[in-house]
Amino acid sequence: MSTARLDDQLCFALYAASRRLTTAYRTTLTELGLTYPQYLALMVLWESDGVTLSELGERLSLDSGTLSPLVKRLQVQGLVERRSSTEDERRVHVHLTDTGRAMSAEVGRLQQCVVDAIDLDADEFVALRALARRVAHLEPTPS
Amino acid sequence: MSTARLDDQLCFALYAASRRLTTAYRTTLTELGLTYPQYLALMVLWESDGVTLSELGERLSLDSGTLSPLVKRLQVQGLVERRSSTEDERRVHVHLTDTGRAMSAEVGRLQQCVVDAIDLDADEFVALRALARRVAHLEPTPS
DNA sequence: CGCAAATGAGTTGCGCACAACCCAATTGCG
DNA sequence: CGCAATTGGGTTGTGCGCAACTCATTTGCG
Repeated sequence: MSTARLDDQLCFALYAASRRLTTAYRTTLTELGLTYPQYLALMVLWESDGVTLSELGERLSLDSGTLSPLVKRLQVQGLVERRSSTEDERRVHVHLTDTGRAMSAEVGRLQQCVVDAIDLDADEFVALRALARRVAHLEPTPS
Repeated sequence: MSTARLDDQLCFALYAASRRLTTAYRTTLTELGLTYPQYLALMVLWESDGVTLSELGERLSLDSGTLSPLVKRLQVQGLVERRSSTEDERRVHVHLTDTGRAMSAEVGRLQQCVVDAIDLDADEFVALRALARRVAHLEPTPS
């Protein structure tokens, strides 16, 4: 019997591709003082300013153990504020500051990083994104 | 102007898909006492026992800062041995122990995790893997 | 040969991911 | 109302990823 080979694995292809694209962003993001997950969090806020931490986590598939310190670092950078909800003291709403909102103007440069980096035509790009989304949104396997 | 939306981003789709598949493996890997990157390293060794650390890193696109401690943990688990090369004292060859070699028999269960988890037909699986590999193997952008 | 440059591996530090906790605020059932 | 269960957020600990560094070995050029 032949052992399964690394390069046959879908999981490794996705893992390597994800890291490769993150690397493509890194230079520009570092200039902005951001990490890649911080950038993703800001994208959610540019769309939906004032979401709660748990809503942010739902959007990014990240739990409080990851997001709590991440948002705190964005706060230290002066990009967001935390405001605890008045109707439910447990909830924390994350609001962009003017600085954080202004940073969305730099996004064009970031998109260009990927366009420059990848060698896919428009159809392939769309197909890859659609298939990856399918995998990303799978329900947890009912064990 | 419309800000770029998170769900339009290829990078986020790949990032989320990769984490989703890793999660699919997690339960079974945890039973085996392995992490996902440790499992990938073992796959390389099942194919190419005795590779050096840098060859292993080339295969997985990981540097010594990640691999050195990872392989040390595999060694502590008794799955691999390190032997420094006789013709070049700098090189460290990583060899499977019998225990480490035997673990490849469990792989079938792991592959089944993905098959169970994902909802892609054979054509989609192959297409996604091929496109992801294309992205993974991109040359560094010449800045 | 002698020595500077390159190479392979390791360490340190930081920021994710994620499991396993904790605690306070809220909900809802009796 | 009273209290147990739930919920939202936070902390701690482990293991990546990766940059930046160190160090010993080896290479190669004069």
